Amino acid sequence: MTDFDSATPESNPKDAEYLSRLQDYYADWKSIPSYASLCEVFGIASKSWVKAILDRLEKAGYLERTPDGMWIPTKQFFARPLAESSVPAGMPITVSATQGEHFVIDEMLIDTPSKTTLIPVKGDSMIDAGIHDGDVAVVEKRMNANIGDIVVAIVDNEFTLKTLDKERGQFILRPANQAYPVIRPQGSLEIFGVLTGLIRKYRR
Amino acid sequence: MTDFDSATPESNPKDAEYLSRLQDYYADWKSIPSYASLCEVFGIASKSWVKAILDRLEKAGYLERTPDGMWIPTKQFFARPLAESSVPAGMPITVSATQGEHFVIDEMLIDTPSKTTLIPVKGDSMIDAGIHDGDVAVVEKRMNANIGDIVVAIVDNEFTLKTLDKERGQFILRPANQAYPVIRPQGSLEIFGVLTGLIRKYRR
DNA sequence: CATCGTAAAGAACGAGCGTTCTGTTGTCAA
DNA sequence: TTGACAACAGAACGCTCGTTCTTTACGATG
Repeated sequence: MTDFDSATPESNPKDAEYLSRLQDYYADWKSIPSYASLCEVFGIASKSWVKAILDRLEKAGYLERTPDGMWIPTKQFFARPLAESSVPAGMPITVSATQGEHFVIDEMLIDTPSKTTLIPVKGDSMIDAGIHDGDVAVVEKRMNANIGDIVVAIVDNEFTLKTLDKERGQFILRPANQAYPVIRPQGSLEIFGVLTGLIRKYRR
Repeated sequence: MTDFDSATPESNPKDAEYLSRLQDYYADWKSIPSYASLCEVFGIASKSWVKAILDRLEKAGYLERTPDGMWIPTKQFFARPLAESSVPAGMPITVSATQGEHFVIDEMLIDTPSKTTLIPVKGDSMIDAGIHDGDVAVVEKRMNANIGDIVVAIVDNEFTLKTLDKERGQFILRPANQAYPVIRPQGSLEIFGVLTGLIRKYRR
């Protein structure tokens, strides 16, 4: 009667659990399976109740349906909680650390997908800038850069990640490691792109 | 009879066209629809032929099937080679760009979304490990860790990002900065999670 | 002109799917 | 004790899906 659906999205702990199960499943399989399969995923025996759950997640903005009726995730589905208090902070922390704003990592790091590439970092010539061997550089392809930018330049037919600087009117490429020499290219300097982000994955 | 399927994946221009149509569709809808819908996507009238195409794309490594028989994309489905012209000789970099907008990076850094939190890093106590002030730590919440892991621990009601180590049978938290002291917690050590990734965004 | 292979169309079918409806259980308030 | 409601379980049904099989169109080959 009172046509308010009181089903709360994340205030409801059960639905939060179902959502996280679905998120983990999707991370594995990149698809949302049938209601029958979701029964196993959720630990539930009733298809109709699974549908009720997904309907609520849709209302809460975590799922959508295609014109064909297929369930698909939304941006909110992929968003990760951002802990409120930074690692070490001066404030005492309440356990509700996961109660903050959400965001999607890709959107944070990539403004223009068509111009952005990921390049694995090789070597430790930029280690003093906190860029390690094995890190992945997020690079926005363009030909101009500003002094102080970390750029991907092409020197002697090789990619090089260095800080762009100027010395006596000449552009130079400065490594962040005293063991490496400053590169002073004769003639023109070909810039491939500018470093806009960095990704590191720790082995587990 | 000769049971070799000669169907070539990308050497076949038709299949390449079908693949890119499917990639575009997936970028829009994040799902692979039914054969009937794919008929429209491909501009084809026959379901059986659509199945034949997907079977070939599977054999070529672009698609997989779940145990339930659902089609799902593979990593190769998302991969994109860098333009030949800009690849310098002698350096066989396999650069892959972000073709779809979502979860290329997300997927790389996050295995279990439900247990993963993002925490902004404050301070420079881990700077020798290449973790800077303002970086965002990707943390997988769990209570146990191994020696050598970089962990988020709770010390005196504060989050702390340190390397977990052991000294004379006692767990200690080691900073990566000589200006900071080693933390030797008396009694138990509460671990919030383990660092599994790091994100840095450069101002533009 | 016959044959063959490729690329597709189309029909036929049973299994499984999503949907709806009704039934069951547990909890809590009155 | 009763009633109400939330949280499921289970059945029933029509329709769509994936699969398989047969047929067609057509260019190349010989």
